[in-house]
Amino acid sequence: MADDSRPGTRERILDSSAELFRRQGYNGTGVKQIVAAASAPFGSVYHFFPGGKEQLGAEVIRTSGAMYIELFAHIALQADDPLSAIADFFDGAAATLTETDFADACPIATVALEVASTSETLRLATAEVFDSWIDAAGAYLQAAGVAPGRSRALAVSMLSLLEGAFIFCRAGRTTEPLEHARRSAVALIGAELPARP
Amino acid sequence: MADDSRPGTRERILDSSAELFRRQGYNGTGVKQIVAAASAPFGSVYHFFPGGKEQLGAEVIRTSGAMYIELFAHIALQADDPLSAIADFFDGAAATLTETDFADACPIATVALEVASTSETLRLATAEVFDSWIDAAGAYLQAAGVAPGRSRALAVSMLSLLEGAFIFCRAGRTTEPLEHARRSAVALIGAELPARP
DNA sequence: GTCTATATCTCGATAGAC
DNA sequence: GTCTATCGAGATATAGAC
Repeated sequence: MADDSRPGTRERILDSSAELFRRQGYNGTGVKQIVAAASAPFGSVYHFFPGGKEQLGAEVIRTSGAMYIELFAHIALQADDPLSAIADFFDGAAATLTETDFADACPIATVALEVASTSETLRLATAEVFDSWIDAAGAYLQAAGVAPGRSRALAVSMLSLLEGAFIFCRAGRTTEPLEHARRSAVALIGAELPARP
Repeated sequence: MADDSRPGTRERILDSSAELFRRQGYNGTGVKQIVAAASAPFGSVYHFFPGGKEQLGAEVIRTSGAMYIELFAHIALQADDPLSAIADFFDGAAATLTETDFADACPIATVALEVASTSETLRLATAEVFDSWIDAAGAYLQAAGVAPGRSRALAVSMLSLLEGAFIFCRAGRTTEPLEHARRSAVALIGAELPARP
């Protein structure tokens, strides 16, 4: 009888790849390192991903992107109001950074910058994910009361603050930039929210 | 008689490396590619940089970082006021992005994310550069009238907006995020500047 | 100092036994 | 589907002729 509690080989490869790409980037991670981390045979990568490393990368980008939206949704559900939800998300990101010794920030930013000018397939995958984030954040802000014509611009600015702060945090091994970014994001969005009762 | 107008081998290696690291990252750029772009013999890299690729990387990070500060200083000198200087810098970054087919954004961000958890030597170089940027931007904002206790936080937020927008611009091949980030940066800083006559 | 040839290693990918 | 052996190409780095 099979051990259904243990993820299948394909899923383990996906999970290990996501973690390694997030921390070391795409070019800095070898297929051999991936299969070692996943405790999978080398050939399985090419069995499950006939397109090789690039196909694996594209799939990791998309699944990681979807998971990150769900993480925000999860935090937003528990918050009292939209501004607190945003602050909580920034705080959660800072906590993750500290817990992982500043390894885990954005799941796809490193890869996005690496492939932007070198792999059209992977660039498109990152573009789609970022678009989905901006759409989701924009819809969330609009539901919170931001004017429809301003929601997308604010979503982009909020996510830019997050992504930019991630770079400084990882380089300097400090969560201070994320705290400044959080405060600015809240100020920026708070200024375009209808006054609360 | 030597041709003094042509940069020396060492400088050509540094310049080519800076351009390639900026566009493809550190791991995505090979030493062979660098010497080919610099029209330099392979051995020269190890002659001028005995520490190999890592020493070359560290030097590129520091010189690129210093040049980027000078670029901002140059733009700031020509602007009428601080808020225009900031807007001009964002606009210039967008123009560079368009001119280079979305290849040239931040000179060190890709490398910074790649090496943050894999090379302490290079991570420290990126941290020093980012610190110098934050210090310079903070001093500039303070001179413009921002309260001393707020200048660093605003500098970090402004640079985060820039860096984050760069990621989205390169991934999506559009300068739209940079325009939203510019507007947000101006709003954020304008709100903490003393009213103008 | 310049340049080439090469050593050594690791990469992504494939073939084929089981 | 699992796993190993191996391929050819590319990587970084070094040795040594000029």
